[in-house]
Amino acid sequence: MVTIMNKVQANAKPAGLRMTRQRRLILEELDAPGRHPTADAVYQQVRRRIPNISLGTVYRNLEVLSQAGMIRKLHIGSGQKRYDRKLHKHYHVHCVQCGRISDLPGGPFGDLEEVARGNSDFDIIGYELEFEGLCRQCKDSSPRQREPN
Amino acid sequence: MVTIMNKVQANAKPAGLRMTRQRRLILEELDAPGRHPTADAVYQQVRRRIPNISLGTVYRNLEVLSQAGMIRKLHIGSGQKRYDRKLHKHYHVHCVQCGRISDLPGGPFGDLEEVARGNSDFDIIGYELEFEGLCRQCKDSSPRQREPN
DNA sequence: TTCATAATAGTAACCATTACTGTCTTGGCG
DNA sequence: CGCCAAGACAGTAATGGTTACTATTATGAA
Repeated sequence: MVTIMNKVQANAKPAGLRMTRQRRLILEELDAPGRHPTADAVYQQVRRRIPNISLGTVYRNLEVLSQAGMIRKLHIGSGQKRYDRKLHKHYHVHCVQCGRISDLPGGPFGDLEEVARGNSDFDIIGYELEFEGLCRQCKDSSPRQREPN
Repeated sequence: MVTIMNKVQANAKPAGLRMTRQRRLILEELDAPGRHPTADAVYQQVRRRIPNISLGTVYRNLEVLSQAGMIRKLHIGSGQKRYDRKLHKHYHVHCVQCGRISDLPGGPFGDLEEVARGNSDFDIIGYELEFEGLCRQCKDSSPRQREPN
């Protein structure tokens, strides 16, 4: 596991990280904007180019990359973890019907941390905020079931 | 699974729910204020009074009770689910070091939903907000590892 | 008291994720 | 360019939390 990154530049990789074909394709998969795929979804996609890639490789890379700060790991709802190319600070809405996840412009809400700091003896270092609702499709058409992404 | 509750009064159970010894003790376990136990922690506690209670029974009851709105299911961090007797609207802080969870007075932040509503075509129905930080003990003493509760 | 059915104990199955192992690749260095 | 230490890989087994199944028991309305 990579713990220290002593050379992080724009588009650069932390020291000790090699750029393999697998890793590059996984990153590319996350580069498409507006996607928040699960590990398995990344696996299914990359598999079309490297048919014998291992699911473990996908998990390991997603972990390493998020440790290195190149992607973000999201804990949304109670299901699988999701991964996001972290470009700018933003939030997510989560459809309780079909599971779809969308980006939400706006924020950050810095004052939330202030309120928390005033009310607790914890050393507040941040917060996780996820909105829930019904997406367009589930709102006005018959709800479809469980599409991951 | 209970889907409809047509008779909910103060301290009353929804129609169709029977009050068994197991269910009562599980509820009592959650009644102690300031606790946010995992399913397994509830299991360990109740087991001292009903030694042969089944872990499945605990899970099923926690599910049924939260469906009935009598308790709240929390998804905090990436670990196990936690359960909370839902008395009033409040938030939680989560120690990233030891995993401890504390209540946080203050809120609700109703304006968050307004902002989200303005920025999305989702039908926003709520949000999940969890703060993260270091608890008192982990802040100034040597950190202890992973106490659930 | 009766009796339909909710709930239980015990156990097996499930699913996402992590760990392990022996082999292969990468990339810094000469 | 070729060497080679160590990072990464594929394949597979193991883990851990949670859910599903089944035959039996207990609840509570009539």
